[in-house]
Amino acid sequence: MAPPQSKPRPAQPTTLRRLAQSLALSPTTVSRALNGYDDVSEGTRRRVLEAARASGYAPNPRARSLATGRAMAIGHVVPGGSEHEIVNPVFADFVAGAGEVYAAAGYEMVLSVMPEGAEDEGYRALAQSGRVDGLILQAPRPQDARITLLTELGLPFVVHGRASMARSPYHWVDMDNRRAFLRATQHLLALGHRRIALLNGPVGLDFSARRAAGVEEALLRARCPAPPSFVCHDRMTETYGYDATTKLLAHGTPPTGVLTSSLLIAMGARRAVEDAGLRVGSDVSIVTHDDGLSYLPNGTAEAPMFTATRAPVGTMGREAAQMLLAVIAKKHRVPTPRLLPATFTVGPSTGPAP
Amino acid sequence: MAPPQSKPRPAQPTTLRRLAQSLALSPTTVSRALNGYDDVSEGTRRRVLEAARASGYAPNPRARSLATGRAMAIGHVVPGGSEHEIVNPVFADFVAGAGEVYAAAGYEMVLSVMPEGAEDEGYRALAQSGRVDGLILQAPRPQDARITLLTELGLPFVVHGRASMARSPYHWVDMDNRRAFLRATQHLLALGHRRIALLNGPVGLDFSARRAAGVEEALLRARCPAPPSFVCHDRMTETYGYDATTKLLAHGTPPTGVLTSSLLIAMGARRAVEDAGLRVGSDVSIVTHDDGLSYLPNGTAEAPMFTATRAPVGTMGREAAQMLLAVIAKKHRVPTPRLLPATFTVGPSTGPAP
DNA sequence: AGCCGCTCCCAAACCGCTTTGGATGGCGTC
DNA sequence: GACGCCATCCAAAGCGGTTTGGGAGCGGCT
Repeated sequence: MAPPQSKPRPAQPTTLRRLAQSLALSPTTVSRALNGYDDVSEGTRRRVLEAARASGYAPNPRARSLATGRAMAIGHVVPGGSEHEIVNPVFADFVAGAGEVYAAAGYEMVLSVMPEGAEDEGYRALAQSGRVDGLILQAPRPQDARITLLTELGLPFVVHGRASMARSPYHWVDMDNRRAFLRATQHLLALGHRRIALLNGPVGLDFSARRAAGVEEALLRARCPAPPSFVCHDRMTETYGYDATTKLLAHGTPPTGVLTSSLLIAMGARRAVEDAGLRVGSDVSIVTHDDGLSYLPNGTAEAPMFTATRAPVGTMGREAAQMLLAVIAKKHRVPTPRLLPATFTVGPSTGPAP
Repeated sequence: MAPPQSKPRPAQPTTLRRLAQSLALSPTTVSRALNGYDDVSEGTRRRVLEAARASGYAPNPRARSLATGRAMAIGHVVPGGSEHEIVNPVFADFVAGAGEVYAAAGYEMVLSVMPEGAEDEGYRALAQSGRVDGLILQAPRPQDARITLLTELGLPFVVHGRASMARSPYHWVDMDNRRAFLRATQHLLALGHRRIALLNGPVGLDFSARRAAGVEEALLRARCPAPPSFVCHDRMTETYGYDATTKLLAHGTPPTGVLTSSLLIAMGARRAVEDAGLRVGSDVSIVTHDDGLSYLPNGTAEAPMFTATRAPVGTMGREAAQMLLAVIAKKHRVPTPRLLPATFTVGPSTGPAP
């Protein structure tokens, strides 16, 4: 027969003081034992650890961080309002990667939905409140006021992407967007394509600009600049890919090569091509960028759907998180940029120009 | 000319005590003034509010919640390990919806990546630490141990979805998966389809089971049960849709109607159909479920891509968050379920059976 | 014996806020 | 003039940890 429950679920959660009392020790000693200080005897430490485990003691992070001054939390700021960046699949994968790193380091991740308009105040309050030890910024605009603001506030932060026009140096992690799209364009050029369109991401974002620059540079080098109507900007949805491609194909001299900024756009483009009675890979070639989203794979490693440049955004999240933790730990004296290359995979979606 | 900055950025953040000192008031009075108690004169309150605004004072949420006992934070638990649920686009949209509600109510949202295997301990520690006031659970399995655990721990929670086999009542928000898929199937049946396949989500999840049940019921009523090979389960990717459909079409008597559990699967299915030289909407009809993801719209409202059942998951997030806040505020004495219907839209992807 | 240095432990202050239980002074009332 | 009652304000005690600055006890050395 089981003995009667000697310890039913504690009505009051175990606190450090209670734990100390039950061990006939002072809170000081228990705290130091748990935190691995070396001025507590091995025997005592064992007793403390054992009792802590048995009672399911978990230190109150709030009290702890009030005492230490460190929040042990990283903030990811989500622009609120109509354009919820969080629903962007890229955002989700990035956050997942970063979250892994935080969890391993004992940090927690708080998502702050920043009300649109009150951004300046919002960031100020966030810094002043001490809610987080650092911030990750995403989707920066070429000149992003947040960078100046945060530098001024002295709150550690790392930017995913770059703000080309920033006046002061800062920490960032980015993919080499320009080079990736330069290379993708050169691939099409090498296949003989001369009319090449770009279905880019939203206008005004830094990465969009860099990708466009890469394409432009390749086309310029090959002396075949694209007409303005061959460059489109929009939120990266399948529908956008479909509509834009349909429109492009209706052009008098339609493009034979299409570059897209995301897999979803590429899927829309493919649908448009096929709906027009053409074949992808022969009539029209498609090269896309692949963010390596786990729920949206580009086929399989052996059999990709699209020819693609690829830089897993989960990796970016991990890199950014690691950098931020290092910055917080004051391991960096000087802003450290990190530019990650994209890989290039040839798939069935590209072929010689017709 | 601008006057010289009278107040440079404070090296020390403004605290309640400092603010009180600068006003020659006690911290008590300042606190009560800021929190709207009525035992402070209107004049004083105005002075306090003014000074707070001017100094950019933001109360330290950690200290506050240590004092009040309320964390003012809601936890969303992300199963860690290999299967990062957070990268699931459905998860992201749900969280975005919930986040709106939290932000409006002054709550923050913390994402806890729960290490796989140590779930029991993890939830216990989360509850004991007082890090959050409540939890949202997603993607429950038919008998989910977490529900029993959390009920026992006394931590308020709301489940997105249901756990059919749960022994005790609990709060949940769910879409009527069974009815939605019943209706979708009836649509195909009414069009004369008799060989109907289901590309479902992962096996073992509650919503997958409910959807399968809906389809099965419709088919049974129509006296044309599907062969076992017509029901597939997997993570909901485009590739899965493609592969599964390709396999189905190679069947001796292939299905003429395909139901899919997500838009991505449907897109894969469409690609497979077209690659097989068939037309969607005439040779093969596709009905999908549409989670209303903002970055993956089902065409437009006027021109949907697919015939679809639809229940925006962002709305679910909002509903769940509201319910949780109500539970925390002890507004509910009895567990309140909330079953949301799905809408049904006919698009070009379905037509009479060939 | 006296002193030093170690090891192990602890009392008390503090982090920044809330909340309880008065204290103070002005005013009306009898 | 004494009393009671408001309207305002505040001192101090937490909340649950960490950290500083010792202090007790003990063995070894001179």
